[in-house]
Amino acid sequence: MKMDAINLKHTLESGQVFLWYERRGIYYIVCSSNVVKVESCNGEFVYESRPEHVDVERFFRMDDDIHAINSSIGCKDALIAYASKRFKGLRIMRQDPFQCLISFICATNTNIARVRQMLECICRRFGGKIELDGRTFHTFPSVRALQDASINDLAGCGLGYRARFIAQAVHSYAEIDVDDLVKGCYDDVRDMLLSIDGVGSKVADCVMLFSLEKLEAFPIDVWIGRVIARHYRHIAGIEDMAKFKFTPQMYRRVSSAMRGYFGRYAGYAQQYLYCYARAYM
DNA sequence: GACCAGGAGTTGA
DNA sequence: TCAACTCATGGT
Repeated sequence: MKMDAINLKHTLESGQVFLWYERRGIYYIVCSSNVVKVESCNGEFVYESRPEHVDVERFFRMDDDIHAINSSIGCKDALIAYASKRFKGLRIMRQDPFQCLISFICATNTNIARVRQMLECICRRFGGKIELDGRTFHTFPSVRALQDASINDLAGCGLGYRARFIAQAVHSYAEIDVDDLVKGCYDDVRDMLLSIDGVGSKVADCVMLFSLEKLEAFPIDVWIGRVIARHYRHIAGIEDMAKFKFTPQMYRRVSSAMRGYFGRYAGYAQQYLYCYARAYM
């Protein structure tokens, strides 16, 4: 399959997914209980997965009309026009909701390198094991496997105070019908996610964008906060951004304003801007 | 040793 | 409703 429309480096290094490994241009990605192997070979998108079949094209959201998305958001202003060209080929991925939820609870108040360490440890202790290309991969544990883990077990993975949140979130997730999360509208799903302990506005937006089909979700972390403070104050409707800290209400207002500005694909805009901020700010 | 990192919960006014 | 505080941890 042609893959001129997808850039693996931009996609995987954009902080949306944490459990991936690159070796000589080949990417191995932990996708729930499987490992997906992907590479760009002479402009072709080559992939396989173990131990089960993974719909890799679905995983990379190749069903998205990326040209329509880019023209929809790219016309809004010069910055997003630049960022969407600079990071051309960046795709939002369709992750497993459980793995995504746990990942972004781990991602609170820490950096990507450490999130990766935490998740790798969780996989080593509670996940499965897969051999591929002479290398061992530990896959992401099932809901059941993490339900059996104690807070102390989890804390042993360097989660810190997050161990308690993860333990509670695992049990909350087990009670939820994921179909409701996929099919529900943004506001309803947001409220459902916010009822999970350890999930605030930002984590809810990430989970919705990266695993629950809500491409309008616009997560605001410190990097996106900087972009807004510098380039989108007029959109966000905030005069004094000297102290850029969000109360829940403020987050809601600003995120909503950004969704209104960029439209139904605001999540893609957010991801381009995140990469821009990481590279240049 | 302070500061930062894809934040969220609790508390007191 | 909101600011201030606290929560673990590792890198810089």
